[in-house]
Amino acid sequence: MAVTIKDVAALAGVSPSTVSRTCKNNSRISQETKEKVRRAMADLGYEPNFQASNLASQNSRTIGIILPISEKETYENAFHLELIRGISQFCNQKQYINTIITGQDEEEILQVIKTMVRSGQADGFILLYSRPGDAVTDYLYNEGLLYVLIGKACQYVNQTIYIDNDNLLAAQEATDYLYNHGHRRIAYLSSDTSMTFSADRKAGYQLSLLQHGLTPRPDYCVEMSAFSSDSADTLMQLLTLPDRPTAMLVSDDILAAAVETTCIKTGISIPDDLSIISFNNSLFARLTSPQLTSVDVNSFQLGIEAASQMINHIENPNLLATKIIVPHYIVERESCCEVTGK
Amino acid sequence: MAVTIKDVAALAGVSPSTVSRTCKNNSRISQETKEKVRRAMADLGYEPNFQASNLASQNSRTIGIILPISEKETYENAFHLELIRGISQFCNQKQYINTIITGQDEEEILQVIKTMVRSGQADGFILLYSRPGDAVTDYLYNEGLLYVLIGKACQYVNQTIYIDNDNLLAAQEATDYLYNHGHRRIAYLSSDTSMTFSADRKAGYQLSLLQHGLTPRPDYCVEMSAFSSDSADTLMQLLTLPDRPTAMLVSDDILAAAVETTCIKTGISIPDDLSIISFNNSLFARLTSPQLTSVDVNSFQLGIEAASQMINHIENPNLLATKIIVPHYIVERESCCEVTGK
DNA sequence: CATTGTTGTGCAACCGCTTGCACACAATAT
DNA sequence: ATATTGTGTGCAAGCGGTTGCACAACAATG
Repeated sequence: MAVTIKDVAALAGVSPSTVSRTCKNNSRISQETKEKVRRAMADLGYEPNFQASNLASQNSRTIGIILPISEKETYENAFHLELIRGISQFCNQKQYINTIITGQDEEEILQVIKTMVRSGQADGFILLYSRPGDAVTDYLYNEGLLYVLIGKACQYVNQTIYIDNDNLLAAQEATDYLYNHGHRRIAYLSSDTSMTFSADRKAGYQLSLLQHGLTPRPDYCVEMSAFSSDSADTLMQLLTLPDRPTAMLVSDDILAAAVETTCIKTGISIPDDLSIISFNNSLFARLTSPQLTSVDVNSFQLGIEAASQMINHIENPNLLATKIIVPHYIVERESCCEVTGK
Repeated sequence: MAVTIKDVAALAGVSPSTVSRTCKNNSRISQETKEKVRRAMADLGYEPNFQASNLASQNSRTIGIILPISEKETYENAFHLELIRGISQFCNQKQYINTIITGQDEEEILQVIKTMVRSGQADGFILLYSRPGDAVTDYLYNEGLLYVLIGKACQYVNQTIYIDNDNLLAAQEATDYLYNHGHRRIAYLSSDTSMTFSADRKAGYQLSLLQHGLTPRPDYCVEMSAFSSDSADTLMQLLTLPDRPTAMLVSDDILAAAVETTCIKTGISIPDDLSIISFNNSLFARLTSPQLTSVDVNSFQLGIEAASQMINHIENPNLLATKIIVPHYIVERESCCEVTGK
């Protein structure tokens, strides 16, 4: 059916091994032979069989992409989709395959991964998250498997490859931004502090405050879901304090959108009563009103880099664990203003 | 390194072929032998090598997932992510691999697909969209390749497998819903009528109007991007007509969110001045204010069904092209009210 | 002119699993 | 007793590549 290496060899008048070596651009094949072979390959539209090539060379050219477990809604975070697109784009170019791994709970995901590993289905895994104490990460590490994290590693830091933004700096800059707009009572709101990025952003936030001679207040750091019904209460509690914050750094556009919704309902005006700056610069930042000033973290690029690192390490097993930092930038919109009145 | 079929065979005291047949639950192997073999497999933690098995049986157990080309922003549509999650979930269970295919333009995607086909990298493809005149669909069809569409087929209808909602009915019901709230001047807004689902929704909308004795007005059917700058103008033009619509069916939550933003900016109150009902019941439906009444299309389920059909057809090549309709339901929120005033 | 080296190509043995076919053995029929 | 049918298992030839090694051809060296 399909054209095989033998067909090419026959047409070019050489042996299959020569064709194989030509594909790999082996230096021991003469230039003229290579050209002859390449012509034959082109004529026949030859493409090496993926399975056969993988079997013979004992790899899979496949990368597993592991989605985080989270509340149902967070799955809808298009941030992940952008990561996936970045990874896929790169994989497509490099003739790698990628496969999404998802499940209801850690156990289910772990099962899938174990099976994949045992059956040689994947050469490595990209985790679209980083979280301390994550069973999946532990497993991969302990088995000595290749994996890269999107988000800063929080354990085995020096032995793990990861791609991240400088979340600390980003949060610091964002907080500075609010400070420079005159805000002094700045809160930090996050949806899931168990995630490393969120902890980093919190640290950056605190650092910025300290550098400006402000004392971080514990009651200004709030964790809440964008979806649970008592989030609104938690939020209102914060916003009705006698010395309520005038600005707030929010760990994610989605959460920020939820905050906006609550504020609008309760007559708190944004940005007049409350300035908001959030992260990801997703569609939410543009399609809520007021539009959100947001830190763009270049999610597509994060995906590309992750795939690039992964493939690089698959093909060069002895590389050291590198860390890649992808730049961020603040996109100014309508949700921040100079502090008013008080 | 890894445990192979020979190891199992040795431990169980049988030949490799017996092990292989046991895995496939071949009826010619006796029950007792099977149990002996299974015990050995369990003891060793054996898992058949994916590449080897695929090579020998001439398949790939891999499904390509093709993302639509669209304006950059639409990539962020979490609807796709839900589809992907559904597909992955099912693939993970069935020990299939899935790989995302994406690219800047049709040509790039087509290249990737062609390479994948020639190298035997995929057994079939799931397209996360359906659009008339799509080059990718044409290619797949003409080459006689296996593919399933998410969205109603618009060509080769009887030969193609597709998973869809009853978009016509859904739109009809949604329009009925507005009609029953007293609305008579109802508009239809869509982001991309080239997509089949959008055309269907438009048809359902028109049908509903007709059934209620209303004449669909061309100037009430508007196509606009959620992001382009002149969309706002287009929208305002519609909303400032002397006989402006009092309600509107919108093809997507994202677009509806954009409409809300514009309305809020221009002092049009939702739902008092304008009722909105949209599609997808995404996070946008919940996190904009007012929250959107939206038609939930069960995107995760769409993905599951697509994968299920795909695998079914891979394993049973002579099956007829089936069509699966996934149910929808309206989620009532705040963006609709009884018609007021005039 | 034999010896050593270099360069380019082919042979054949894998990689780990699948499967058509042969065959051994037991059960039934003639 | 022999032929016939099943039933259960193993042999070995694939699947389509990769790669260590042998070797042929030719150049360079002594």
